[in-house]
Amino acid sequence: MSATIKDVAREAGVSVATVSRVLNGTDKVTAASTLRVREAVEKLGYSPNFLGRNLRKRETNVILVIMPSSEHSLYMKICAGMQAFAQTLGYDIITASTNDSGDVESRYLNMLYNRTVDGAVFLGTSLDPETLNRIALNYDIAVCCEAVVGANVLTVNVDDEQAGYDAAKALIEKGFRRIAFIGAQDSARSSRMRETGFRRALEEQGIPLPDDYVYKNSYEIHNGFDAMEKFLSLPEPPEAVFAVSDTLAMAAMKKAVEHGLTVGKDIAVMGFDNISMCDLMNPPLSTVEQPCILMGEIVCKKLIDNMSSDKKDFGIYTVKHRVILRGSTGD
Amino acid sequence: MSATIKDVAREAGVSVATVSRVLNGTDKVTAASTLRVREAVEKLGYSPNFLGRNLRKRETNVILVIMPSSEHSLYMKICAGMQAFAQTLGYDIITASTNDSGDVESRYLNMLYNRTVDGAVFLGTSLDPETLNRIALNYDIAVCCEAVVGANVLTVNVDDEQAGYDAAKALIEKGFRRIAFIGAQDSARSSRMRETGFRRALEEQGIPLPDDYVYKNSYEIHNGFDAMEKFLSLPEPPEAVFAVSDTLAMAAMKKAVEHGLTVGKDIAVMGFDNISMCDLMNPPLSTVEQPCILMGEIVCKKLIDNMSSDKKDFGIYTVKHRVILRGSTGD
DNA sequence: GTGAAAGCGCTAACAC
DNA sequence: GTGTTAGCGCTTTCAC
Repeated sequence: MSATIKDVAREAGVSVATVSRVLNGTDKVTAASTLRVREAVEKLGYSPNFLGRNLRKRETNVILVIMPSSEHSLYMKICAGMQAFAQTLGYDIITASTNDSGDVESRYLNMLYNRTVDGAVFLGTSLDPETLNRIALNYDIAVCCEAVVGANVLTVNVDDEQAGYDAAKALIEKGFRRIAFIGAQDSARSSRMRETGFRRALEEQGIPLPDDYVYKNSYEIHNGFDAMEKFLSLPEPPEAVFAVSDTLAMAAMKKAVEHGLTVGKDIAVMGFDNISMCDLMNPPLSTVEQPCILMGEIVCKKLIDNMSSDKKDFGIYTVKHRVILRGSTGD
Repeated sequence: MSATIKDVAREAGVSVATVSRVLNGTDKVTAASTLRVREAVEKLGYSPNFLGRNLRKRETNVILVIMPSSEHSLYMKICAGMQAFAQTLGYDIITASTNDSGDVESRYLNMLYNRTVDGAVFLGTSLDPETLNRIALNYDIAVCCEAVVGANVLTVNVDDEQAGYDAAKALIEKGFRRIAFIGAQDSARSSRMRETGFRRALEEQGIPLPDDYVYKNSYEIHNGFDAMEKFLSLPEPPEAVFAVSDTLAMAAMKKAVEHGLTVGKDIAVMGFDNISMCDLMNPPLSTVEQPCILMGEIVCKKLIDNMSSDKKDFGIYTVKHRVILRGSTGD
């Protein structure tokens, strides 16, 4: 078994208190003792047991990111942003994927309850606002990307409604009038809000949105296929399609190509997120960028602030999205 | 502050031992006591502090996955596989990304040393075999995907050499003779082995591989662009290209299209991994599939076996790859 | 500047 | 079946 602080103390001929002081630099220790401790640590290959330390200090300096799916590169980028910031303050970021299962989410939530981690960030959650509020009372949590309506919890996201509006506006300005929408499940607030904004833009210009032009199901890829398949079977297929995620948009593109259409010419497609694959598509996919690195940094900073303060910030921080036009919309 | 086991004991009018027994089901407790404890737990909103429990039990039931990059969907699928298995045994999987930094890797490695986690799986590592061996002596670790030569550590991967061979063979059998190779850095053993296999297949058929047909740099996307750019500027450009990752292959495809070529007709492209985006490409990308879910399950099982055994299994487990032919090779 | 000792929250050995 | 208690490894007061 590995050495303990006691072993080091014995080896160095000092007390455990002194070893602790040397290791943490919390107090003045003579150069001689310091040296002896360092040598003992080296010799024994000692590494402090954090279970002991954390138990005593009642903190772990670890933040858990809970996400519905780990195969969404947007989430990963947010984590990267969090990590970049967390590192500067000595915090570690770990991640866990629930695979859209509430049960699994609860399992990981336990890590918060049982003090395995100091705080948690939800990149989308199946928890209802009341539960979230209750948790936020006793633990440090934050929500990123996917705001929860009615939850009074630290939140960082883009203005999804406005982003949906801007996406539609961009398509309208390119002269399209028959514009279709591919959304996720209505339970996903982000998707719903983007739809709301999308509809607002169309209404503003007096452009109708037939029910046939709206396909909503989930973020799973095949829905992009199904949506486009349905759109293209209409007597009057759309000239442009806006999807609430890049992967849905890519699937839609693919299906359009299978139908012999040239994307960017015969039909325009716009996605959401700006994942790195957008540039690799043929043509490259137009999209609405979420500044994920920045979002990660902000949510991490605010959460850590909260952890060390007794007056919690439950604010909602909105960061700027950006419409990016590429070949898939004829640019 | 949250309630402790003491609070529950007081509230229920029993000893802490009894509370512990009820919570862990380790011993017989009367129905009456059980009920009282459960009620007290409920009333106080008690959740056991795992720092205390883990310190005492000297285990955390958490496995850490350390990966160089979190933006590789292959890694995420392996994690999914691990999680699926781990869950059945009451283990949690958490992940950490080093962003290819040895320093960050060390930071996370500390979680192993300081007992924050029971074991670690490396999805690629910058550690040398000696270090790895030394760690394996005292801690439970495993390597997945990216074997480390000379490391005597539990390892799960595909036969990269054979996979490279099979990929080349498939291209040769389709009649191509001018076949180029896009690899990662030579320090990545998987890339190197795939190259070795690739070369073996060509040699076997007496097909030459000019130096110009080999481009090696890193897994970053732009190298796919650069590679294809270079290939297409040759007096005799290749008829087919094999890349050691799907993203590199996708970037290469993209560049070929920019040069006015039709992928699958004017030039064939084959990737590696079979990430879900392959199917969304136009044309869909041929590739060599790694059974990542299976790999995750195996590595997780073997690692947990090791954790509860004093005779460690440091074996190398090789799982079957599979060549998948799609439109990008004219299929 | 240093050591002794208390105690973080929990489990498990032991006694009853 | 239940309570008492030692102790997991650490930090931190309090004396000196």
